[in-house]
Amino acid sequence: MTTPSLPRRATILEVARAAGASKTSVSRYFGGERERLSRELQGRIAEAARRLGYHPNQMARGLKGGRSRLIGMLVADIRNPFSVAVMHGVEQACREQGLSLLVCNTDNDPAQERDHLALLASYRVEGLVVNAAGSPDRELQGLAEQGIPLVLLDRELGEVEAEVVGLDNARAVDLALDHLQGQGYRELLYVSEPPEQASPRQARLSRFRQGIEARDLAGTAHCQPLDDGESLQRTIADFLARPGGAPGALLCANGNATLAATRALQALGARLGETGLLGIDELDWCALVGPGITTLAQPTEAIGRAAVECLMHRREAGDRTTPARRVHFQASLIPRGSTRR
Amino acid sequence: MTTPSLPRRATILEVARAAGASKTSVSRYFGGERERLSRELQGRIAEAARRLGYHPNQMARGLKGGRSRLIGMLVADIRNPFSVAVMHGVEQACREQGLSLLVCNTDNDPAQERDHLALLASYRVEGLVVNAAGSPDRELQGLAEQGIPLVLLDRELGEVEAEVVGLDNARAVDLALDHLQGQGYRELLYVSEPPEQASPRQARLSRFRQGIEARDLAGTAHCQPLDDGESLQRTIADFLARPGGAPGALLCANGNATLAATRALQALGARLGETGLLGIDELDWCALVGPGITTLAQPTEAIGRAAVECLMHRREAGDRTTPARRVHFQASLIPRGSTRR
DNA sequence: ATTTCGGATGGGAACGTTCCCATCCTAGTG
DNA sequence: CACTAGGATGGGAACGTTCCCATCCGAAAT
Repeated sequence: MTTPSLPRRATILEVARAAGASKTSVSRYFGGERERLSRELQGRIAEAARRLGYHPNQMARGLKGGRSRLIGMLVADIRNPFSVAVMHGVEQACREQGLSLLVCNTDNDPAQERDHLALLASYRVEGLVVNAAGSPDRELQGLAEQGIPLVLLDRELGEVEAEVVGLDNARAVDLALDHLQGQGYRELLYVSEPPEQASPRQARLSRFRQGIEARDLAGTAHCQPLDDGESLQRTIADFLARPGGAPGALLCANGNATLAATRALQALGARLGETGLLGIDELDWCALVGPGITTLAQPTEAIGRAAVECLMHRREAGDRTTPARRVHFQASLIPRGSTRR
Repeated sequence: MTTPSLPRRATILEVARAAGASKTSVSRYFGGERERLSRELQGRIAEAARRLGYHPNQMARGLKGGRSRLIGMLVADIRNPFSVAVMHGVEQACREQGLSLLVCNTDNDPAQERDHLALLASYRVEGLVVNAAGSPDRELQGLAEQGIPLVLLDRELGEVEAEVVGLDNARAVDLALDHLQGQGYRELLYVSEPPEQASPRQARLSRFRQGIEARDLAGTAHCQPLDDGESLQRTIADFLARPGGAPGALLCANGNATLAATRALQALGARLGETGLLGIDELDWCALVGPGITTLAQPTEAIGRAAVECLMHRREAGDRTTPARRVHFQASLIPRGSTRR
């Protein structure tokens, strides 16, 4: 029996001994200062480390140097494909920088947001990408003051010193309205989840209101939770049965809304195109339903990468000198049958 | 100016001093041993901690006690809704246990799998949920030997001492075949990505082959990368044009395959139902396409939770005494129009 | 009154790193 | 040849915890 009962992980000291070197040298070897070591010593250390199966303990590392090599990300809803897509961008950018990503999903629950924020802080993350539903302003404020670089996804936060990365919501809604108008739709129904707080939902909604005004279109907004299709379906039924009969279209504020609206339209037996449908956020299946659903695609990967970029930028550029930046991306329209009459 | 230039985070010692207590007591307070402290002392510590904005440093914690409170998860493809759903289950279970989740996406790249595995190990995760595309057997072996509890999602691994949680693939395929046969389809086309390695794809494919044999059905399998629909579309075109004209159906091995197959069918102008379509994995949009796509739903949340349960179980039950368990879940059929003739 | 016990508290040694300072050596310089 | 510069290496003190041992005290038992 050669297997020890509990093969503790090798430490830097053991490697040092095995290699006939000092722990300092081993530390240098693994800490990216190899070139300071003689070829020969490098060889001995590599050999010993390999033999002992040594991997540096990040916990200890993080403790001493304050470098956790960790980026935290707060995701409001991990099952939202948009969030995941952005997360994918964040993750890739992190990897390129040699960082790891600690992801916390909050299921849109403010209490969890608070908890997870505290948690991420306790791991001494070197940066934080926040996509929150609620308004953990106080907590974020605190973290920002502790010098943790912060990036807010898609969401401005009055007081907090943080970068903001997201879609240019106003232009996106304009794009949508122009397209719908161009296709001859005259009455619009805007479908959104409740736009509480400073979320992009608010920006989109208010631009919608401005937009129909400016374009001389008719429009109403349905802003209710989408949990049960009930309420939405009723609203849409009313919309379909409205008097006058000018061509009408639905504009959905995000992927969830598009999904719910599509379900409702189908349940009501409406024909896509005849009744227009345009969704913000491109999804796998939009091309497959009926004649295809027209969408406004966000550059999700780019948004994610930009977030990490901001983080790094801020960390290097001496924390608090530069004012917070705002990076806005443009959506692109993917026209399909659902807005062709 | 009251703001210090760099407000370092408070340490346990500072809290102790401020509260007129010892660091041991503060440690106890935050380490879940509050009841050992007198009411009065608890109050003082709480007050001091609040005032100083103290949060325990998990890095230091993890270092001393070996308790990182971290669970690692390796995800083969984070943009796959199935993986995300499982992840959501894992995440919830973790939270209930007071654990955090360190997620690594590998984009199906074996090299990244290796890297990320090493990374997770270096954070001294207390457990590992692995959903890998490749075969990082050696690495996993190593981790298992170091006593890190391991759960493999959906994937058996010969030598490694690890729990396995996943779908009962054989029964799932049986269920699918029974349904298709019952609906009168006689010739089947199985659509899958290449079933390399020990993935569930293999189990499903081989059961498919056994199954058509046993049921006296005709069937072929298309196992190619789905990147470009090209090849799949050709295969499907041939399938639709096959001589004899017995009713035929497609069986898709997973969500990606279902998506690709649906695209191809639509491009070819096939009518769903007339040509059957059944997909493993339930997706948001399956009810919306054409007459609805019949699917086999996996209990994703349950799978995720079970994974964490196994982890905890193993950690408590003195690591290596009990043999690895295998937990298999049953899929449930959701019949829709795509398998109604 | 003495002993014993147990609950509340505190001191200090780890944990595995990094990093500031040596120290040692070799080669270049005057 | 004495002196120095600088590259290679190593020793040891942090980093912020946890946890093993005290220590201290009042109450119960003798």
